[in-house]
Amino acid sequence: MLCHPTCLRQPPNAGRRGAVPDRAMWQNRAVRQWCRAATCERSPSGGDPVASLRDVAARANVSFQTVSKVLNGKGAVAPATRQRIIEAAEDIGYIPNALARSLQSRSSLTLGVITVDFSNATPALSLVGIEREARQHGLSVILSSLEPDGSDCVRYLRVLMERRVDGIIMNAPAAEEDEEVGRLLRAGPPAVSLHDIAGGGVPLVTAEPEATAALPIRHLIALGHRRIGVVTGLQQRHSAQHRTAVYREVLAEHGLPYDPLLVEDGSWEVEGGYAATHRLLDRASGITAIYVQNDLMAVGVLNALHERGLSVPGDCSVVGCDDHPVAARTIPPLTTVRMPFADAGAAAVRLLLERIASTSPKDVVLPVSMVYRASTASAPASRAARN
Amino acid sequence: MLCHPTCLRQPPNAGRRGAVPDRAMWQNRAVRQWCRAATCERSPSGGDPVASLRDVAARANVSFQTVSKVLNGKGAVAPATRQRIIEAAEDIGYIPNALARSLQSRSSLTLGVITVDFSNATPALSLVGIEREARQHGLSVILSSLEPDGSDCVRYLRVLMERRVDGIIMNAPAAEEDEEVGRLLRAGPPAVSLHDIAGGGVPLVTAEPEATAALPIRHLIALGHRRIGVVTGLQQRHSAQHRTAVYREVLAEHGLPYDPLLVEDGSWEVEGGYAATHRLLDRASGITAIYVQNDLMAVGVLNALHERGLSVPGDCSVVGCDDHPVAARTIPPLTTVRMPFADAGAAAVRLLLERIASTSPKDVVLPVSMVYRASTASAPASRAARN
DNA sequence: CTGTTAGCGCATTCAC
DNA sequence: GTGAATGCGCTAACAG
Repeated sequence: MLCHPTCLRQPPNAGRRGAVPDRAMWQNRAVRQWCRAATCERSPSGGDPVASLRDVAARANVSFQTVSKVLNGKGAVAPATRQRIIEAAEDIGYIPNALARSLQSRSSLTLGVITVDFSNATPALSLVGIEREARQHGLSVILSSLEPDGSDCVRYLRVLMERRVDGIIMNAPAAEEDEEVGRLLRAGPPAVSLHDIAGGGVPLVTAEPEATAALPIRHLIALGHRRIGVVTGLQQRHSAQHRTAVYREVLAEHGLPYDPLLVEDGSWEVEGGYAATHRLLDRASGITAIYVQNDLMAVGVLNALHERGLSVPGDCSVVGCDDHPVAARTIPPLTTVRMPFADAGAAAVRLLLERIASTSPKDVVLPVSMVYRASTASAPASRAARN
Repeated sequence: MLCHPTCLRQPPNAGRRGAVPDRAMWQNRAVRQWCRAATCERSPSGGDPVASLRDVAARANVSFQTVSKVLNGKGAVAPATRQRIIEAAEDIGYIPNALARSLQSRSSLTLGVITVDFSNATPALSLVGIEREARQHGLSVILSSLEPDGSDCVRYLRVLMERRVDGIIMNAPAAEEDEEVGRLLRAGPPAVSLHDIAGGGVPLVTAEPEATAALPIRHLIALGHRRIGVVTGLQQRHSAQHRTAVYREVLAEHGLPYDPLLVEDGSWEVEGGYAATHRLLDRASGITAIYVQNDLMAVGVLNALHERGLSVPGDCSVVGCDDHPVAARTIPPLTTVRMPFADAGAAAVRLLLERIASTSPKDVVLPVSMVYRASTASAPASRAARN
């Protein structure tokens, strides 16, 4: 029931192909021949004339509607005719035109994704999850990636609407405050998002926001750390803001003071983490642990610490976030929070399918978990690390 | 002239929108209202009835053909009529149907990409480059990513053909030996590839294959290293094979022997690099440098070396490949070869556009360059590292 | 069982 | 200047 409406007549996960035996038969050969429609004399101007239903019909001496029936396994057709048609389709190298089909069926079997630049592993993982899940439901993915400033999101939304996508998945933190985007997503085709949408009204897939920050902070506090530095992601982003807020709350829960001097923006990037760490240690003393809001920045943090001759975790513990593939082999291997990026992508597709099925589904919250490795240890006896 | 045929009437980089003033005028408002076609009484069964040219026409008291003209800035239309039509389009929230347009124009302004799983940064970078360049040419990207085994590439090709993409970009090393894929790409819609295609006949975009391996090896030899270990990518891949072959050649050029014991498969992954290094050092002695065929594996290599108490570059130098974002902040920062992934993606799109313009264009070869950082140094005086 | 009639939404050609 | 006719390739409903 998670399947796209127009898929419903077919077995799940079969997409559009393979479901109908006849179709499976002819398409294997057909696919090898793109425009070998030699029997197709009508060649409108320049472009490759690709075989159409009519061409198949002509070759099989039937009307093209009958061909349509056979190739879609719909109405009843005489076995002999059916056979002729299938052979004709194979011979001619017929490949159905999804555009025309969509025009008629009012469903493009296509899903639009608007994503933050995915050079970084984490959005890429979500995208991989989306694409895989979509594919398994027989949906194609149209990809639009945003420039860092997140402007022209509205333009891409429009393109997706023009292409009549059946649904939209947003993975664009840069657009989370854009009211116009919010309006469009509420008024346009069904949508779900991996990040907040201004004005709400769009189903969300998130990873336990509280735990994501609370787990690592509690871990550090349990190890005896009292002055915990924070290297944040872009501070405009809700997720970064929220994680920092949770950091404050957990500190408060344990009766620890909040010191704004301990918080620095690392902008999600390796170099940002590196620079933020130096700034942090230059101006604040007594830091024995650093909470880094993603693993990429943590790589920079480890490097900066190393440059300063501080050992990890001896002098300073480090906790990351994401469980990026490199986290397992940094020096030392990074204690971090495992985030379910690929799962979130897949969940988003399923949620979108529910949304398309006209219900107004509930948000999905995915669990996160700690991965304990070697970058964290008890706070050093002397409470002030040398820095 | 690098622009897609159907773009030619419009200024480059304008895509389909913004080129025609009139169009720019009405689409701003129109985009805010998806199915607000309240004036549209015909509601065929269930789906959202979206406003069409006819609806706009009805509201403006003209024929829909005239609306088409105005909205595309084609034929001459009376200013008053034009104005009425534009307002009607705005009011009604008209959004053109790209499917119908493509059906008619025989060009979907769409480009299919078949890519290896892009969880890793390098294929993701190429994809980002492709998407950005495509977008700037007004083309949408349909994304299909392959499972690691690279099977069912043929299936995805077929889907792209059904969707009548204007061209295909392959970034699928896993399919480089697949004859069927080669045949399809030669017979089907215009295609270019970032990796070899079985049987050739498809324009290629590559990064100087010789230099990619020769540069780092020469660097190490110049530093006095004579026993240079190699951690390769998946050895089935042409690129891995070729880099290893070049390694041999450069060795030979310098009169150094080739020792197969010095070569280990790291399968492109962090953990692979880690494991390969341990295997290498367990069985071969005297290694003072390791050539790693990508930076991700190099992270694992550095970790393994560190585990064994070997200092980098004191005991053992390490050279990577790619200039992955983390390479600048590994411990120590990694000397590596900078690969132009994003550029390659962009170049592939431009090459594809040439290819579509019916010429049979030449392959593109992009330059690579060394990035010298701290992981390489002169070979230690005692020729055998302790391991 | 098969072919006919009717669109889907749009662009193009040609009358008026 | 404008609209009527035609067709893109396909699916759906009904007629024969």
